[in-house]
Amino acid sequence: MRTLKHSRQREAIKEFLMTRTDHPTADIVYDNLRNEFPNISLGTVYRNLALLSEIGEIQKLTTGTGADRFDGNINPHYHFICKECHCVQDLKMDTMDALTEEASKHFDGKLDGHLAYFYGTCGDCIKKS
Amino acid sequence: MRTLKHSRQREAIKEFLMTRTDHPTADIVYDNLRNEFPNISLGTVYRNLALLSEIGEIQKLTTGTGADRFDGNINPHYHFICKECHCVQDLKMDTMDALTEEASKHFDGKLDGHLAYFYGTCGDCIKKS
DNA sequence: ACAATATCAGTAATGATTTCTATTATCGAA
DNA sequence: TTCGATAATAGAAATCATTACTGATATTGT
Repeated sequence: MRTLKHSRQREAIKEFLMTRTDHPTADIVYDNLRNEFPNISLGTVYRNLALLSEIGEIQKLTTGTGADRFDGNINPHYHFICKECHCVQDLKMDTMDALTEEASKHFDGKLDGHLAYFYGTCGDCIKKS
Repeated sequence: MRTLKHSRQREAIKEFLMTRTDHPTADIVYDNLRNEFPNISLGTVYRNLALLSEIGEIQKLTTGTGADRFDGNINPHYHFICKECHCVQDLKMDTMDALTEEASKHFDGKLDGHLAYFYGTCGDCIKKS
């Protein structure tokens, strides 16, 4: 069987994500990890981000523009994507389970959950314009 | 100013999407269009799919696994993605505007709308297992 | 300490999408 | 109906994000 061995790189990747709320890309994680691990490889970052999101310790966000982003916060929540500056923000709502349940009524398979991406203009970009 | 000129290829791409409910990828559109346009270029397909979704005549779906998919149905609806066979199905719900409104209450920018992707196992895959 | 093997760094390869360039098609105006 | 401006094309090359490969290193149970 495949056992999971500890890795300092993987631990550091997860710790880094926990300190951020801006949903960084693999590239940004890589740049920051190089302080602690000057020789870390981008492949290692990608491999561990994929592993961590597979086992549910982080969340992968596919926004549709640019690279995937990663979120260290795995509490259920939605995301907002600004169409001007492309920033990504958390959006807490307590109706998520209800929506999955409602959707299940109209569906003949089995629903496990859902993701939602809200789009619009963020507060900062509104001020600037 | 940039004016839009008619193109038989673009028209055919849109017409093809209207005949399908399975949300094909650019590659699949390309393969099918070659019947009518033996020399059509994949670049042309991508360019027109991007243009059509920019002007709101089709919808682009970024599923997180594999290539983007495209939907000729622009009536508001959600999508379901099967985690077994990766098929994509429409999921009609009449609470979409209400969810955007609800989310707006907790957000300091301006929300235009949202996309949601439900995941789980489709009816066919349940039968097979 | 040793053996088994998961993980690594570094690099090459892949897949999806975009960009570039010279040619062709569209369309309003003459 | 032709002309000129330019949007759109085919085909190919380039880019971007991500994954796979390879030989070396780190981790863990015994």
